[in-house]
Amino acid sequence: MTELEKGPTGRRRGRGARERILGASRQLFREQGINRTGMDQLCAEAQVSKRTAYQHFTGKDELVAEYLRQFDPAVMSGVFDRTDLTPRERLLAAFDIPPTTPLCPYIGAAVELHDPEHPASQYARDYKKAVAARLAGAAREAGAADPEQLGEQLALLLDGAAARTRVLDADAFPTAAAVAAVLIDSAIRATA
Amino acid sequence: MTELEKGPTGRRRGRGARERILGASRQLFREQGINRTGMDQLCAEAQVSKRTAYQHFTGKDELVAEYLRQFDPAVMSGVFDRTDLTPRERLLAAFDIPPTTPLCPYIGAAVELHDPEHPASQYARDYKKAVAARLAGAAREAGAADPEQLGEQLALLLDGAAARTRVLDADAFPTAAAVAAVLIDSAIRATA
DNA sequence: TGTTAAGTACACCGCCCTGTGTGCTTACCG
DNA sequence: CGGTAAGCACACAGGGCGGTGTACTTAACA
Repeated sequence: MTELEKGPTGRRRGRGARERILGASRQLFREQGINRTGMDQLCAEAQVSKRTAYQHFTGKDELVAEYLRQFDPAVMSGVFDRTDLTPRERLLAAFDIPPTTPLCPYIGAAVELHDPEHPASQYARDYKKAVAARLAGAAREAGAADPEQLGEQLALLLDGAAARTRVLDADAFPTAAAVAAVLIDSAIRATA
Repeated sequence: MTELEKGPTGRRRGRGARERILGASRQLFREQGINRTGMDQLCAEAQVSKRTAYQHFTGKDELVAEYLRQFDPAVMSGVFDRTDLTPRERLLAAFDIPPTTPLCPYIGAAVELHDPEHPASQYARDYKKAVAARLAGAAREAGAADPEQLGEQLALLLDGAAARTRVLDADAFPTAAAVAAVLIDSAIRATA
């Protein structure tokens, strides 16, 4: 057992524990939730010793916070930079997420942790505000009458779709997109 | 300690344990969440012995399910029966919930339990569908073009406001109500 | 070659959780 | 009065949890 598998760099498989831990977090926190995933199971899945995990993260709380920070869904990363779309299409593209995408871990973390002071809860707030701000920016480009308001409204639709999909186990994003279309057209029409 | 306080019926305070348990559930599950509320604490708060609790409910799971069944927010109970309002006002009244109201325990339970097969999760689904159906019914009375669609859309707005309020710790229901007004007017205008 | 950083293996601690077992007390009701 | 249903007090089992201590191994690097 001395000869372990080696990675592309020729280094021992053990190296890069932090990334494996975060990878296992993404998988297990999504599949089982945060509270129902123990550190033992998480470390086993990541093929990392528990000791190592607690040298990279001071505790589970910090790991959860970092897990949220790492998570960057398509909403924030690519959608708003697509110049091939009109501003209106860009706003609607935020609702066009593949069904396999894990459902809003920010809401999940805030509900599961149930502590507004928890670092992960604070980051969840920051993230939600950032999304609303981005939507407002795109709304401004699209020529909306009140971009801030429209951004907040669209953000609420995204959260509603996420929550409803989670509870009902049925994709609610098409419904949200339909509402978004009505809102956007209404807001743009108001300026014309 | 033999002379315990007596209730209005003259019966011993010990009687009616089930109601006290459910009352404590409503309080503690809301304040601390389900997973973070232990049966020990819950029984202490309800002034009920643990043994009694487990004679009324086979386990915490059943208690959680019953807690959800008991919870009947204003959305379902009174709003739709108010004949003093126009159908349109009735639809909007669903969004006019007092800020002190505990925030959608159904979403909370579904997220916290993280098990679609859990009795409470199943009831949460049923409840969400029932709300959408009621909204659709009111939408029909209001003369909406597609009542089912409008009902689903309004239900999504309610869930979005609940989720967003929980994460951001800021009342999102006014925003949802504003969107609802646009949707309703748009749906009614389509029929005229 | 020797040092050091990174990781491993594994036992272990204390805590809290759900759930039970046992024996006792009280109130109601025929 | 006596029986019975409801409840109480309390200890305890069994397990999972987050987190730590200790001693060892490996790979990179100077």
